[in-house]
Formats: sequence, C-alpha cells, structure tokens
Amino acid sequence: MLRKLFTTEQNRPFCHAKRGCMKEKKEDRRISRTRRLMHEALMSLIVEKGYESITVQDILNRADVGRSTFYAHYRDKHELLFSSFELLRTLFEQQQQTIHTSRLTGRDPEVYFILELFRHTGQHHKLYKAIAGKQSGEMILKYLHRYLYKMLIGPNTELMKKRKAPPVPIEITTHFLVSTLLSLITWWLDNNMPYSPEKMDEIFRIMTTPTIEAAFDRKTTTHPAGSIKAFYNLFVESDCCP
Amino acid sequence: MLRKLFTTEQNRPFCHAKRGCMKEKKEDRRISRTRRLMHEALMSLIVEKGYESITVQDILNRADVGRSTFYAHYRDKHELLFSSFELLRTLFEQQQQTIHTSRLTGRDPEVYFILELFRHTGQHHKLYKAIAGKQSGEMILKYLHRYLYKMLIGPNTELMKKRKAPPVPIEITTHFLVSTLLSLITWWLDNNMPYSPEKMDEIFRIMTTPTIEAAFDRKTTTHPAGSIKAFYNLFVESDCCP
DNA sequence: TTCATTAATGAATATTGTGTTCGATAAAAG
DNA sequence: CTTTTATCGAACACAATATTCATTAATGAA
Repeated sequence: MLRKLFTTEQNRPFCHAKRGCMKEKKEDRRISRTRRLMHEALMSLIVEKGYESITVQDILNRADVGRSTFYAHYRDKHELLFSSFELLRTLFEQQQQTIHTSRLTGRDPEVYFILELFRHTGQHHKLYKAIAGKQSGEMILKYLHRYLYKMLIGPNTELMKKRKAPPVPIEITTHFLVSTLLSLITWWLDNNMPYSPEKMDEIFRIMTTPTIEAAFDRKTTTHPAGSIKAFYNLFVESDCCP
Repeated sequence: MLRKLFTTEQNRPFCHAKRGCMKEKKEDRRISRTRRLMHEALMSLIVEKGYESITVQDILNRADVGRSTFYAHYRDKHELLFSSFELLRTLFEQQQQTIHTSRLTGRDPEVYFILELFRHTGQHHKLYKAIAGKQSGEMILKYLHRYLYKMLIGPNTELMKKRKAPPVPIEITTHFLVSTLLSLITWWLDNNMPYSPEKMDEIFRIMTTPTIEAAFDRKTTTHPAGSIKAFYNLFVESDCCP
C-alpha cells in the first residue's frame, strides 16, 4: 500500500530534522534517496527554466522516479519546494542555536544575526538561489517575507509600540526592513555574490541604520548607537513556527 | 479569418496609446469593447480570487465572450494582464507629460515624481491593487521592479558612477531604492491606503533620504539637501521602453 | 441604405498537465 | 529467510489549455 507511507509517519511527512523528534527513527534508505533525488531535480530545474514553468513530469524525468512515487511524498510541486525550504530553515536554526550557546560569553550575539544569515545563505547559495532568486516562484518569496518578518520583528511589536508617535508608522518601518533585507539577499544571489557576507552585513547596516533612526523618534535616544542597539535587540529570541 | 486581426495590426497587438502611432486608426468598436470586457473581467476576478487561480474559462464567463475570441486577442492570461498594465503605464506617462509641460515655471518638477506616482496609484487603486497587490501574480511585480528601475535610475547610472568609491556599491543602492518604493506601494494598497499620497511621499523620503546620504559619499556634499536633490534629479527624463 | 469586410460565435477537437489507482516488483528491516 | 513496504509503471479520470472552422452578425464606408 502506498498510503502506508503516510500512516507510518503520522501526518508529519517532512520531519527530516531532529527538532522535536525524540526517537531517531532510522528512515528507510529508499525514502531519503527518493526525496533527495526529487529535491535535487527541482533545484536544478528552477535554475534552468524557472519555477513556474516546471511540470511534475519534468521533475519525474530529472529525478528518474515514478509518478506515483512523487505523489506518495508530496501533494504537488509547491509542497516539494516548501519542504526544500524547510530543510534549509531548520539547518539554519540549528546552526544559530549552536553558535549562540557556544558564545555565552563575549559580545552580544543578537548583532550577528544578519551576518549569520548572509553566511548561511552563501554557504548554501545554490539552494538559496533556486529558492529566493530571480527564477523562484512568488509563493516562496512571500513566505520568506512572512518568515523573516515573524523571525525578526513580529513577536516584539509591542516593544516597538511603546515609542510615542514616531514620524513613520511602525508597520511600515518593519515592512520596509524586511523588504530591504530580502531584496539585498536576492540581489546578492542573482549577482553571484560579488561581496562577502561581512560586506553585505555592513551594507545592510549602512542602509537601514539611518532609516531606523529617522523612522523612530530620534529625540528619544540621545546616542544614535542606542536606537540601533535597541533595534538589533529585537532580532533573535522569537519562537516562530510558521 | 480570425488571424486577420493580427495581420492588420502587424505584430503590435497592444498599441492602444498614441505613443509612436502617427496614424490614429479608428479601432473597430467591437475590438475595444471586447478587450474592455476582458480587462474588466480579469481585474474583478483578481480582486475576488487571486490571479493564479483564475482560469481562461472564468474570464470568458465573466466577460461573456467566446473562447476563440479570447485567443484571437491574447496568447494567454499573462498577456491579458500585461496589456492591462501597459494601459495604466501609458496613462501615467501621459499624465506626467501634461503635468510637466504645464509646470514649466515654478519649483523643480523632478521632486514630484514619487508624489505623482502615489497619486496616480491611488486614483486607480482598484486596478493597481489587482495588478500589484497581494492577490496578483509574481510576474507583474518583477516586471514593475524592472520598469521602475529603468524609469527612475537605469539610464542615468553613468551619472551616478562619477562619484568616487561610495561606501555602498551603486547597484545595490538603486536596487534598494526600487525595492523600498515597490514595497511601500504594495503595502499601501494591501492596507487600503490608510494614508494620503502626500503622506506616503513624505514617508518614502524619510526612509530613503538618510540612506541615500549614507550610501553615497557623504563627504562630497556639504549640504545634505544637495545629495537628495542630486538623486531626485536623476528621476525623470528617461525615455524608457521596456 | 447597401454591401463588403471582418470580428465574434460556438461547437468540436487535439493536447497537455494533474492527480489517483492498483497489481507486480524489488529492496530494506527484522 | 520472511515480512514489510517503497517503488514501479501503466492505466485512468479529469481539468484546463489552445486551435480549428463554418456560421453569424456587427461595423464602417460607399
């Protein structure tokens, strides 16, 4: 029975990571092999001809798997793409976790978030280019936007609302920050990463810091560095589960 | 013959505007009527159920035209959407033209570009929401990005490159500015335009002005207003034809 | 008004892509 | 070795796309 595949995994077909899975069930080699093949097929196809124009048949040909096998794993190609993204996301969050715990002493870890994001993106640039580059689909970009929004700013909106009457409404500022970050990442990927992650991190700060100062009430902070620090403090510490 | 429709128009099926068309050929009323019906159908359908999920059959039902009629005009629904955007674009450019010629004396017209863009967007917000809002397809957003890029900055890149060694590469700054503008517009539309075009224009300046100053070499301009002015001077005067 | 032109019609049809089913096969686990 | 189960592959139903062509009717020009 094909459906058995789902019944054994109990409605969580994409639990690739160890996050939350106490029992490290050894996955059937055939399953991981098939999934890997399909992921690789999708990624290479996106780079070649763009996400939208890919058909399931293309994926089957490239991955060399049967039609029924595909639908045993994913409902459609969107779900396949989504699960690719989930793999990267959990990987990044694990790396974040280890970095933060190993840096208990030393300078504030919050400040490194953007840098780590660029590093991680560069590390897996082929995958990220497929997912977030020119050729990707709208769906995943919107999802990324929501994800970064929640990850960076969403849960801490209350903190930001305490400031009285900023010249620019807060929703716009947050929307703007996420858009800027996302546009920097996609630009970087689509232009074959001409600068280092460190440089991109620096650029992000140069471009957003003055805006943050201008958008929030400048008078509440005497030292400009204060507002920047306050903003970066909002970054991590969100238990976001989209 | 249905194909006659295209042979008479000689491979430029969407020459609705006068731009470049010297001979004002009176278009058959049936053609413009059919196209109008299909445009209206598409726009209302996008607002209702989102662009991606619309089928050609939906458009046919809503517009009440025959299947073959649709394909006589447009290759697919993408082309229909694209031609809708073209109508708005030429309308905006005509408005810009008349505004600029009527304001020969007075303050610099370049500065009004963003404001006029917001006003025009607000004026036709239903159409723009369909085209650029949450429900639209990604295709047109990417096209809008390219269009604004060319319109605002692209042709004048040489001018900007004369500045020596700015702290942020110019390509990134331009990309950033277009992304900011686009994200402001889509945010504004998706949130039912809670602020006036004037306020949005102000917000755009508040958010981008400090970045422009930071991204370009601050030391080359003594007066902050100078660099802003220089930037806005780059805006208009482009004969962009995407 | 008349008349040649041509856009629109609608029904038929080929084509493509999606998603499902099921018995047979082969690989993995125990 | 035996049981389990993921994969195969071919068939199928279905939905949507895109094309065709003879017929109808609206249009613009005389």
